Amino acid sequence: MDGSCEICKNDSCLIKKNLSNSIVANVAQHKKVMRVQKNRQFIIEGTLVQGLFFVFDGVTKISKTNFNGKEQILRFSKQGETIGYRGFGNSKEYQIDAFSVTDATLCFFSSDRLEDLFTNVPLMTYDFMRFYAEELSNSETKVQKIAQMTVREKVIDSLLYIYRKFGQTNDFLKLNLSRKDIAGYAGTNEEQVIRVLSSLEKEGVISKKGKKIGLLKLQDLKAEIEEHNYYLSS
DNA sequence: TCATTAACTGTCG
DNA sequence: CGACAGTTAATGA
Repeated sequence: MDGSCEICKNDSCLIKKNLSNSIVANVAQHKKVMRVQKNRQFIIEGTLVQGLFFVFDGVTKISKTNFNGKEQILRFSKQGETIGYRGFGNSKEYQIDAFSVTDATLCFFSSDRLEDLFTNVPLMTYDFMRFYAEELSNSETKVQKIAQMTVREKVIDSLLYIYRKFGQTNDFLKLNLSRKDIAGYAGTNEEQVIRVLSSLEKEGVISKKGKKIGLLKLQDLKAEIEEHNYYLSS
């Protein structure tokens, strides 16, 4: 409940990982912990960067609105992950919108305190650098996927992404997204997602129950986009 | 239970 | 394939 770094179990959190360093521990004392209800926006693109958010628990989505007013979801973030990092440093404004997808607890670190860490704690700074590099690579891959895959492939790719990141229990994906959010991530619209999901269900490779989706034949789903993955990674 | 939202279907450009 | 209209199912006040 209190959300302090000491009791936090997210070992992948870049702050938590470096908590043994006294400078980090001191800054962690001054973080702000906030609870947000589901579907609340907590970062608005274009507003002044005041710091970074870390997800303590819950799921959030990071998106950009393009010129048509259409929402492109860049990624979903879960516990331990950092949000708002691209606005950190050279650019003064956030480059993305961020919303909670479920009820969530967020840890907020102000920019000036983080600056202090980056200049004084090389190990943590190195962790951040690796994180940035990874994210850059992911976003480049995503741009290619959206440009080159068919709608059906993009929906399958999105389902596999949710599966990889959030897992599945009792034959249903742990994270339940609206069709609209799946569309936003896949880079298509809600109706197309519904159509692809219906076909996949008919083919017996997935199951549906309300908004819950279960992946039944993982190999078949993977096989269908494998060709494209191969191309993208070459 | 009723009203609102989300899921789904058909059609057209 | 995306946009729009219309219908049905689910949700929640």
